[in-house]
Amino acid sequence: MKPSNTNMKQTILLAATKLITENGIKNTSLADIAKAVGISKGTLYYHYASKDDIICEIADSHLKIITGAVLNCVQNANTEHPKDEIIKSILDKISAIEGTGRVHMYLICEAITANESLRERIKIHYMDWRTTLKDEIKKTFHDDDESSDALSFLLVSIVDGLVVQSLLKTEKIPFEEIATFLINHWC
Amino acid sequence: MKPSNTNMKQTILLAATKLITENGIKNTSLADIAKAVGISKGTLYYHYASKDDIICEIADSHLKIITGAVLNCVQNANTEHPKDEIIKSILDKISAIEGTGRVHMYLICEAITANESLRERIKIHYMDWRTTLKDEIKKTFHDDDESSDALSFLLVSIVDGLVVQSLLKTEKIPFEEIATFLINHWC
Amino acid sequence: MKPSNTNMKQTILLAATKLITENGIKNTSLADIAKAVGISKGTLYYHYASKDDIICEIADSHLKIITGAVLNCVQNANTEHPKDEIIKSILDKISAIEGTGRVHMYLICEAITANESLRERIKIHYMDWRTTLKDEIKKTFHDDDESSDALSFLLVSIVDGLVVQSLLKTEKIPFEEIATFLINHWC
Amino acid sequence: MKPSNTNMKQTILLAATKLITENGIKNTSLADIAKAVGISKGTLYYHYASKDDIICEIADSHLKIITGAVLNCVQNANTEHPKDEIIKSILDKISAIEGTGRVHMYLICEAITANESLRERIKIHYMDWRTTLKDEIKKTFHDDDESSDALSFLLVSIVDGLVVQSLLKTEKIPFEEIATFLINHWC
DNA sequence: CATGAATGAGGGTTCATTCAT
DNA sequence: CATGAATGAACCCTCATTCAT
Repeated sequence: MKPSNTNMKQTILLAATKLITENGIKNTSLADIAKAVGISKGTLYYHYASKDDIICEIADSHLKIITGAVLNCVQNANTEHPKDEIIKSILDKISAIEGTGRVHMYLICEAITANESLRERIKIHYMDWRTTLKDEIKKTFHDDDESSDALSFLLVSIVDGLVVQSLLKTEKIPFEEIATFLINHWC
Repeated sequence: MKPSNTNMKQTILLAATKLITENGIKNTSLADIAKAVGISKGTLYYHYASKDDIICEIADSHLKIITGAVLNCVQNANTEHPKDEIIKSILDKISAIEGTGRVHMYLICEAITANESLRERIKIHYMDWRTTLKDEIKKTFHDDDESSDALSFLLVSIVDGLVVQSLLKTEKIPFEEIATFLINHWC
Repeated sequence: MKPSNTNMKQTILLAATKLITENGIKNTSLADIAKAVGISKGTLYYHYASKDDIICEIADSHLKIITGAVLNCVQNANTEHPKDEIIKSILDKISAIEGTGRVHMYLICEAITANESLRERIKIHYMDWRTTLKDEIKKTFHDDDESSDALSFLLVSIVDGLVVQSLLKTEKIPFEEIATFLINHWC
Repeated sequence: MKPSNTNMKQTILLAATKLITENGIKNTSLADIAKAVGISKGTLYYHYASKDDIICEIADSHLKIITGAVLNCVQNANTEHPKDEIIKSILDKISAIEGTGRVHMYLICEAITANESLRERIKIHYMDWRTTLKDEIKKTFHDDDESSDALSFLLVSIVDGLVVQSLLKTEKIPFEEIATFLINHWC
């Protein structure tokens, strides 16, 4: 049985994500993707209207995942030391993202550089992500509005910033110490 | 005296930086740069061996500048409330970087994606930058080694992360509140 | 009774004519036509063997219509001043054809360029058209054979030529003055 | 000695004109032109910015030629029977244009269909052509303004219309009789 | 009857790079 | 030193056509 239409779209998306993760957006051609899937370029265009279309779907999928992950972290932290856990699990995530982090950076660069509609989409997800975080912080820790706001911006920034450093492989990032430091000062 | 070799190289570098800041690396062609400088592509190749060569020099120049700026921030903070000042002046920098921030992101993306030797160079600068920060923190605030380390990673991350958000123009970043929050919790 | 085969062919033809009128032959894809009709490309191929096939049928239909129109003009002119009326009604037609004129030009270009069998078909209709015109001229005005011949060629040319100018929208065509001029010199 | 830059542009233009005359605009690819000249597609783009650019230059060149030709006809007719001569020489031109006529039709179709700036250019040349004709008619034959206007429109139309018929090769066009007819009725 | 899926050849265009002059 | 000219590979995209279901 051949893969259904939906399956084919999924297959293409997976292959595209993999290639882009490895080589970046500009260094991944539609020919590469088609070859990886084992179809012709024409077929690619049957399923997606353009390269931008593919990138947008990757962005959607990627940003939904990280929004979900963050939300998950925060919501599962209803124990005695919730902040500890949040910080630890976020840092755990970062230290394990290699692949996801790369796509993340590529999408951001693409959004900044070239693709108006992609920027719109990423923007929305980003705001969604941060707002979710802020609301949960406020609800869980009874912080005032301004503090929650500041903290949410900081957490998002720290994630992005650590992703950058981890991708550059500058040096081994001391996630343990960072976690300890954050817990000591924020909890 | 004719405009020296060095001058021409500088002129090219400035024009290239400007164009890349505006349009990104992949969207800036050597033809664009040559036209902006008012020379031919051939002449460009006389001064620089390749596009990558130009990008590497831009990266060098850019990273030297920001390393210097950060060092400056930290060293001039020998007053009564040094941490306050550091944090404030770093955030001031971020909120005003527009152009610098863009090149920064483009260079990082390029380094991650394609350019092995660029990655090496950026790596070195990043480590330099962070180590400087850490040493100053340790010296100035008498923090222990692990804390200084963690804090330096965090500060660098926050800078990069806020740059990302500011470039995406997701929402107005509340630099004031963020500064207050950081000062309250770290000082 | 289900919509008959003939009906579907008609529907397709109408949609295709509309699209080609608006965008030209090369700029109208079979996908466009299929979408306009609300069927799949596969179905299109069930009804017509090829794109050329569709174009030929459009040409047939279009040329039948204008031949009929011209014939009508000439035959209804059995009054006191027949030539006046013919000229006026032909120019009226031209000044109102916008759409028809476009298809006309597109078909002619296509015929000249690429489509051997289309050229044959258009050729036949053109000869039919001109001969009809000539015979009517001869019969109605008792002109000699050579004059009728020349005049029929001229009339056909003037139609095509004015269509060209009207489509190029070069300037407002003074149909009134042209009619007057023709009437003064030919009647 | 290699052909100079100007020569190369001319060479390209000639080859392009030839191919387009034979096969039409849409059926002439840049690859075809490059191959005909014996250069790479890249080189083509070194000399011309786009396919449209090439077409526009062909249009310029073509329309300048026919405007000049018509002007020439009219101006050289300062003898006893000027109208006779004008009509005869115009018809002579038409009966001999085969190649020129094809480009003419292709350019017009292209202008109508697709190319805004090409349409502008052709428009201007067309108006130039007709106005020139009108002025000469008025000056030479002392016709009133409205008549000159009408006649100029008619002459241009007849040219375009006869070109169409001659390209369709419908039947042998009786240029002699047409000339006679026109002379009898207009002179 | 009708379709969704696939194709492959070809389209125009871009660009880093080379090199004779 | 400087350049204009040339290149060729790669890029994204279009589309008439085919065919199993």
